[in-house]
Amino acid sequence: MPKQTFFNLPEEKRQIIVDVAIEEFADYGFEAASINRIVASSGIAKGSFYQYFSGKLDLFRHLVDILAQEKTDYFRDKHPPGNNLDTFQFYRWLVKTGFGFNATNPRLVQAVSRVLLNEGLYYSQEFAVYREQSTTMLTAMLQQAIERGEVDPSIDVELAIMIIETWNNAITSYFLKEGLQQADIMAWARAPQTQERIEKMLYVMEYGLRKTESEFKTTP
Amino acid sequence: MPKQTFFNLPEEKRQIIVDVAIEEFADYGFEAASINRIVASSGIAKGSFYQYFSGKLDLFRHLVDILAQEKTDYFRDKHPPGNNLDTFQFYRWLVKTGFGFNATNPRLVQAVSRVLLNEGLYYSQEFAVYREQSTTMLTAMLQQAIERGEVDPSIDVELAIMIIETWNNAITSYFLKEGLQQADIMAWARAPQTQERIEKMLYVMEYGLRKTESEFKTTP
Amino acid sequence: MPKQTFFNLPEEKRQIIVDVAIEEFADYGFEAASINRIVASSGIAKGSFYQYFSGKLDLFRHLVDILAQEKTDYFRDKHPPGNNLDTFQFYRWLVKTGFGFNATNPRLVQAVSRVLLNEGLYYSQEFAVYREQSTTMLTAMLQQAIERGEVDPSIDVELAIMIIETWNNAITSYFLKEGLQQADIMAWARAPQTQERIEKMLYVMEYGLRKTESEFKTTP
Amino acid sequence: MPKQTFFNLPEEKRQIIVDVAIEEFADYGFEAASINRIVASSGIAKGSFYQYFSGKLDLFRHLVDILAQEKTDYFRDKHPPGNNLDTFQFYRWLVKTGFGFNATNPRLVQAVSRVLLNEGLYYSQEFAVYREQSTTMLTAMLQQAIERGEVDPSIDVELAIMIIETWNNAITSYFLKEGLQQADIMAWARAPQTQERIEKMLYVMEYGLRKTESEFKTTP
DNA sequence: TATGAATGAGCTTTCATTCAT
DNA sequence: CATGAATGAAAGCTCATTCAT
Repeated sequence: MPKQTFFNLPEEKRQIIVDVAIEEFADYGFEAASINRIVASSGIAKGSFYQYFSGKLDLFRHLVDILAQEKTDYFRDKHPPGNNLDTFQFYRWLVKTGFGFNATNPRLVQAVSRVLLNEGLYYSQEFAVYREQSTTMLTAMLQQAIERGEVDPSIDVELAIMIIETWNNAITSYFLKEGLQQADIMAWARAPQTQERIEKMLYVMEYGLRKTESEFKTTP
Repeated sequence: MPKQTFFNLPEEKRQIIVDVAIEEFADYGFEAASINRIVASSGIAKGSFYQYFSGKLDLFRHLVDILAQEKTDYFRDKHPPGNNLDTFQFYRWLVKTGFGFNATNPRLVQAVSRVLLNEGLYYSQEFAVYREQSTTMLTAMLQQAIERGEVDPSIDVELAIMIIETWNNAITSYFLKEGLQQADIMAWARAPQTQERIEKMLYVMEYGLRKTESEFKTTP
Repeated sequence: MPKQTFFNLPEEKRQIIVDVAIEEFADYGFEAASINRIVASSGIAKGSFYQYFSGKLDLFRHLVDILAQEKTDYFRDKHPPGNNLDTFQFYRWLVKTGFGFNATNPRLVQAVSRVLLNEGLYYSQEFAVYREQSTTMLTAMLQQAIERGEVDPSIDVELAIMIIETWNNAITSYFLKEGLQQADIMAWARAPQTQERIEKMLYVMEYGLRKTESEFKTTP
Repeated sequence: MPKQTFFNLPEEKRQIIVDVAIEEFADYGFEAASINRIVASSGIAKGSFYQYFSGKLDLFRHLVDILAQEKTDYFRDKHPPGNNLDTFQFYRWLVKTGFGFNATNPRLVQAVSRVLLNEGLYYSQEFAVYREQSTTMLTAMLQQAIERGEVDPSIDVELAIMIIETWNNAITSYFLKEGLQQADIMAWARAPQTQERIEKMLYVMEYGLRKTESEFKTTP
């Protein structure tokens, strides 16, 4: 976590540092990101950086926190279209809304995803807490689906969650890879064809998971 | 490609260098891998390294070539269980055999996967050739499945391949994450529970793809 | 241009670095000059060097700038002996005064001359600006001489300038070769015999150029 | 001097090594020339090189010897146009013939000149012998001119020789700088305009030296 | 609290030369 | 005599971090 000195900074200055850091991590990943470049681009003193953050990891953690916060804020205003959604409808809404969020701040998403998913930090002890959040939510969702009778109760929950996570990451990766070549990421994200592709990917997952017959049960 | 000098080396020495390199790339990825550490661990002079390889990328490419070669050798002895397999049965056999291969040299798989999949080199021009191989094979497989009537002809082929590739990578990732923590990785890979999980993941994909109704067709 | 950090250094430290660099370039030329040796002799850290300069070329450019500045300062106090000098008299004064300047900082002159004249950088894009200065001045001087009737108007101006530049460089080279072997270089430079030799060299050039008959005109 | 092993080599192999070395020194000068590149381009073993030559300097010396030999051979067939040439006519013939020689093997001339003239080795102890040759010849020529009454006997011989050498080097440099940009060096060297420029330069020197009045005499 | 100079280990790569075979 | 692998010093340059002011 950044030191108190960082939060005492004027909003504007703080924003510059964060923006520059986002660009750096998005462009270079964690290992290759350079504090030297960041302080140079931010226009802050080298020493100041170490008065704000304990190091590179601390700065990156801050970006993760920002992403989590922004995502929470974004979702606070959104509501599922109706009360009678089954779990898969709800999940579909969840992913598509998340996709919409990605389009609002693609560079931040890219920076964090690149490091967490691609450099393996996602599974490190360091960020286990973020993963747990996601796992907890998904587990709850799946439990509810089982209670509602939408999913066979004998399902291998742990595996199902892994599958869902895989899909989430795949969709995010898809978004980042394709989207970055677009001049207008936002327009691309909202385009009907993009939406359609996302839907198709979700359907494949849904029908796979719905098929909850003998093969997809826990070993007796 | 390594220089001739490298291939002139005694088998044993060559093996040491390759083994050390595998560990290095597996532990650090491409960017953070250090030639200094590699030569120190290999017990060769720094200058010697550059008589064997033109640089870090050259060394890594060699690992990729080794992996490709070993995979080819491994598959040469394996045969699908029967002649009448449908596409999904064949694909399931393919993935499971590949999974078996991964267990024979997990660190090599990890080294290459980490760099190609996670550092994005997989999509770079440099390794486009490897990706094309895979894509070509999958496309042919899918075309055949369509001709056989196993898959709806109106399917969005490009998307389907992306989904299959996602699954391949997901299964490889699963293997690396879980498998590497096992003391006896071969035993773990052959264990019924492990096999069952792989099968389940494949069934999810299969039933997802089989569902080739209106939602999963190309836009008219 | 050196970075601001360099100019923020205490005068004394800056002087040490410059002096060491002069010795290095004078002794080894540009290519063979070693940053390692420079930082070792200067007593600064390697990293510090790159906080002062962007690289070897940047450091060398700084020496060129210093030379230009010192030369300007030196000439500011000197004045041609009289108002009615003809062009050749003026040029003679110019060269002799320049010669006097060389004696004030012979190693700096040597360092810069060696690199610019001998390693061909003088004709590189990098230092084209310095050469243009000189060329412009000489051209103006020659035009004036033609207007005054001191030089045949049909002269091949471009060639004449090349000849004058050759003489300038030759005299500088002479100075460096002979002068640097003298214990008291200033005394040597001021000695009547030295002055006389310079004068003779200039006369040879002058009478050669004055002879502006048929052979030395532009081709009709 | 190269070792005997070198001269035992088949003519063809020897020629390849020499040709490659010429290109290397012409392109990079002495310091930056790379034995590594030379042996690679020559197709000889690294160790073999050190059985032929004691080192880089030895190889370069061999090029100088070849140049001297080829120049001698070239001049053996040429004869001054008439017996009654005065010294300046003879010198003009000398320079123009030398210029003609340069055009026959420009890369060799460039390689040697670059190192000797530009990297200062010309004035080093190492190559003093070559310089003495030239000096001896010029001194004899000048003595003869004095005896013939073409040059004032009170002339400062040492200075005159320096001037002549300066011109020689200047003309060679001119040849190398301009000529290298020409697609066809030989054609350029033989072009009337080139010849004319050379003549003009020589006239400037000649008329300068002829002017043997009071100013150009040794100090009394 | 802000600053930015200082640091030395580290990076990848090239070098001329040696020497065992 | 030929070979080419081995070598370690040296090259230019970047790094994250410290610390005195």
